[in-house]
Amino acid sequence: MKQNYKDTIPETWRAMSKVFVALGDEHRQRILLLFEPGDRLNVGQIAAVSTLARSSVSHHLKILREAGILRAEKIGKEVWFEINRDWLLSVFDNVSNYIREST
Amino acid sequence: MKQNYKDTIPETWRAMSKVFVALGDEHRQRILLLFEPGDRLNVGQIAAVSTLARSSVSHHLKILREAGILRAEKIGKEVWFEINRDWLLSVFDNVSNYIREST
DNA sequence: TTTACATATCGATGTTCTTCGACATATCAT
DNA sequence: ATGATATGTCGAAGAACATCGATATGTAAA
Repeated sequence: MKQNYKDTIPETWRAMSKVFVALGDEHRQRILLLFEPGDRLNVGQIAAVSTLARSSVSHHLKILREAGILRAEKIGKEVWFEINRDWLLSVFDNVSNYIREST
Repeated sequence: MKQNYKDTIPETWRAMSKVFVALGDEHRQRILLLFEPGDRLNVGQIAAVSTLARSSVSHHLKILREAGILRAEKIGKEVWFEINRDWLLSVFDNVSNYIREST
């Protein structure tokens, strides 16, 4: 076994932490699954189909954004979200490779 | 946008939920990163290098096991854990494919 | 500049998760 | 049987998270 329990967690995994936490919540999964290829959705659209209050949706969107899963752009009064698709895929690639090579 | 917020979450994602939750915790990441290729570790070995109490380690191992990330086999007094490596890789593959094709 | 609208933040409350030590169970050796 | 060892489970205490309505901020239209 490795003896690195107290060591720094590999950078690959540190970036993953927030992604894993974000994707572990069912509401946040549902939000992510709303997106079709190329979609940009604003908070109102997402809140409209959600079962949660607007402020709760906002909270979950913040977590998804801070995890890097969504990118947000404010245009006028609205904030448009889109999936950070390629980055998200590369993150899963990295973790797959780490598991393949080091475990 | 899709209109499926209240629908059933795809099976791919339901299986992932527990994996994401399990890997979102730093202690559980550290446990996973202890394993070298082919390693089988018992609870005592893991608890010995951990900063947590034995019962807390047991708790985290249960979560990792129930997520499918670790497999456990009891031999005599000891319980040996190993990474469910191929299954874990296939899970990441599935999610990558889903993101590639449907978002 | 007033009003209306979209979104974010705040503060309170309830819920879930983490952690621990104590105890229970299971297995082996004496 | 008794004692020693490995692990799991329980219950309590505290920490972290989710949720909501109310309020604040920022933007555009009237």
